[in-house]
Amino acid sequence: MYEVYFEHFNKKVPLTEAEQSLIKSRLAVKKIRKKQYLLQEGDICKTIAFVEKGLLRSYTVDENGGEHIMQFAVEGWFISDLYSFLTGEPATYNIEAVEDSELVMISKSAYDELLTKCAKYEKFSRILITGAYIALQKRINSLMSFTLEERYETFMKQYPEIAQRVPQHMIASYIGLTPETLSRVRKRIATNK
Amino acid sequence: MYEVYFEHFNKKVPLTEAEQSLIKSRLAVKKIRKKQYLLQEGDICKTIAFVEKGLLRSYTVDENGGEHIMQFAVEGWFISDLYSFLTGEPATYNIEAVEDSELVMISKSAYDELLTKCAKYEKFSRILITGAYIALQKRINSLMSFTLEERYETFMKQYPEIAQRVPQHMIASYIGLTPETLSRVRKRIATNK
DNA sequence: CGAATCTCTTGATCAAAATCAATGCTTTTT
DNA sequence: AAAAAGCATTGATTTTGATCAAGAGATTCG
Repeated sequence: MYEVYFEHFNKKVPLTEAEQSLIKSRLAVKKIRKKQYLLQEGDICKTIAFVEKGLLRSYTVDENGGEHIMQFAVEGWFISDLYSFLTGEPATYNIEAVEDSELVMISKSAYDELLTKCAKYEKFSRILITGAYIALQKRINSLMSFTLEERYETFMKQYPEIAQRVPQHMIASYIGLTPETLSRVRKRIATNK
Repeated sequence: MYEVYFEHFNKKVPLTEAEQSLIKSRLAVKKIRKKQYLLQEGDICKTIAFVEKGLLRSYTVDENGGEHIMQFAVEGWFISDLYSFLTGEPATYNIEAVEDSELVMISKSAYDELLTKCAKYEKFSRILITGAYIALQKRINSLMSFTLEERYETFMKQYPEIAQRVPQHMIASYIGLTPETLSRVRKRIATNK
């Protein structure tokens, strides 16, 4: 049930048995079915979810009803509305299961407790968030500097496994364009090869 | 010399005198004049810089020579090419002083040492990077979902002090549009009020 | 001080991407 | 198995923002 989680954890920060049980005792497991919501805009985000199995997305909805995907999370990734989680303010993101998924959940109180009680938990958290930060910088650069073709190809190269598991219009949303435009971009790429 | 740095540090994570001297002994001060580079694309990023005084920007240059600003850093912020810093790969960003600046610098070896020797340094690092991560998510959302007007107004509201210290074309670059377009956006905003 | 460089604005034109609309295919659901 | 919903593509049109070009202040630098 916690295999993927601790496998990742130990890869970044090796744990003793005792540390592992302490952490495990503060976690909870949750199963969620496709199209169900883990979080909806306006609610307070009470947990950080780590994906054991499955695939989720977080997204915002703009004033015209358009969806904009902020993040995909597959096995080994975490997903949350961190701002809401840390501040207790209402969430700006929706989080929805794209596939039936199994999650390892941590509440705010458990999170705070583990951060103070367990130095390795803090280290793991820092490492994860640092990697996520670097990935977001790359994404901003892609949004600002790349052509549509480059944005699409960078995504496909960087996340081939996600590309195979989500519909194309979600890829379009993630890289910031409409489904129609992505379809034409793909056609352009296909013909110029 | 380290006033701003430790003021921020203590605000997030209170330090004892001993901890403070340990950390201070691993830091270095650097002054840099306007228009000078702290880092150039292709070089290895050897340090994380914390801004004591002044203002810097990091940016990429695209294939047409266009500049895209990834980050501004003013007093109390850090700036670096974290990917290059952590991996030793060549930097993708340029970092340039927009004003004469005073920096508190930490090298990779000192960073690694402090992370292992000083739990509070790790905590401070985690808190800083978490805040930076949340800010980047907001920026991506702004790039994907907002109109140009909203992007500009969000920037002005969020960073009024930066807005007063950098030329407009840098704001344009940061929010992902051309100087000409920003000029017209400002005009639209002015006339509709 | 005077020349050069920056900075911002405005106008005209062009190119790119969004939007609107329709169709054929799959996949789900009942 | 039929109906419904979801998905990708294509075409026509419109809108948006980039580009090209010029000029008028500021500011900086020698």
